[in-house]
Amino acid sequence: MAIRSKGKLQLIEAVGNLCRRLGLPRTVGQIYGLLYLSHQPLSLEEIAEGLGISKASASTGTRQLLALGAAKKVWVPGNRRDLFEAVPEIGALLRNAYWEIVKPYLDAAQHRVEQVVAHLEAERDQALIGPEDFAFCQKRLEALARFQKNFQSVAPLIEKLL
Amino acid sequence: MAIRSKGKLQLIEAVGNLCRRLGLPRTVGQIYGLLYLSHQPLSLEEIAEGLGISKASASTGTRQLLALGAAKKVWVPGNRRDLFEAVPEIGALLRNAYWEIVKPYLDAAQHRVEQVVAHLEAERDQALIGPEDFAFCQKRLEALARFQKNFQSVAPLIEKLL
DNA sequence: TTATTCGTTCAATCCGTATTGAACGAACCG
DNA sequence: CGGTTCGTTCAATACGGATTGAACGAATAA
Repeated sequence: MAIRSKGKLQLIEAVGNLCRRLGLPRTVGQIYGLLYLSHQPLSLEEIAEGLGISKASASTGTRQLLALGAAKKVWVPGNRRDLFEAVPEIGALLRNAYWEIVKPYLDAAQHRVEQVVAHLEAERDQALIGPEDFAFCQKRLEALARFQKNFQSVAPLIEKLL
Repeated sequence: MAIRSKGKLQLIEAVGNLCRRLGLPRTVGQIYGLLYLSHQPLSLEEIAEGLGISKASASTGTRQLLALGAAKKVWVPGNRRDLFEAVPEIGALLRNAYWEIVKPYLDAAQHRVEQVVAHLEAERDQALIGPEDFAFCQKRLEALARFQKNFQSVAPLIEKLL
């Protein structure tokens, strides 16, 4: 049955909007919100019914939550269905998200900046860009790399605090 | 003229993608990338031409950058056009973004959770939700509020480190 | 075996929002 | 004053990605 409680709906909507801001599908957040406030694990059909979304959305949404470590399948004896429950430790979720998503992204970004510098050096040698133009870009890119490095060094510290 | 340097284009594209991830229009990031690597301020038309976007996009994009404090107008004597240059201090930008965007959002979220609790209490009193269901939700919401509070207290610390 | 009940997949659709072209007003120029 | 050169605005469009319905395979049940 669809959710009746207006209070629960408010939270579900809020989590959905938060996820949208973070670049995740809104339904993913809604499912997490639903599970977060449910003291028994829910099946795909209950999720779909409760949120008024299709079973397909519920399937893909739960899969994403599993991948993020934000939900887990629980097995109940004598029940053929997959049942899901929320992982309620938000801090742990963020910590995991940092290592799984943010950190690799930062590493890639660092590498990309170095590539750009190399590219510009080559273009300077081929006189495709002026030397003073190159010097300016180099200065900016070095500052950028410096910031990235500093950011990478404080990030684990931040991660500890959550 | 359109950008020739492949190196510059790589960085512009990367910043564009980063902004897209953060929920900002890609063009905003592209404009910032362009300005970040340009040692003279650029006009709307130069931006539009350089990135291959419309003047309208350049106009709205620069306005957003100004609002974010990520660019500023500079005035050059004897030039009727608005000229833009990047604010290159990334750390300061993030710090500003925290106070202008993240902090208000967190405050609103805190308040919203309290509202949800109040709502649920009312619904329990009206027997719209079972008492054990309410107790579970209350427990979860308290944990959530606790996390938010903790997060709010460490956030300024994080902000200092950048 | 056949019939159900699940969960997943994927092409088609839908939806939000970024982007644009055209129209407009303001500031300058002749 | 007209006539340009700007920047902005806004309705229309284009686009990317979320969502769905239908088809499918696997697993159970009968």
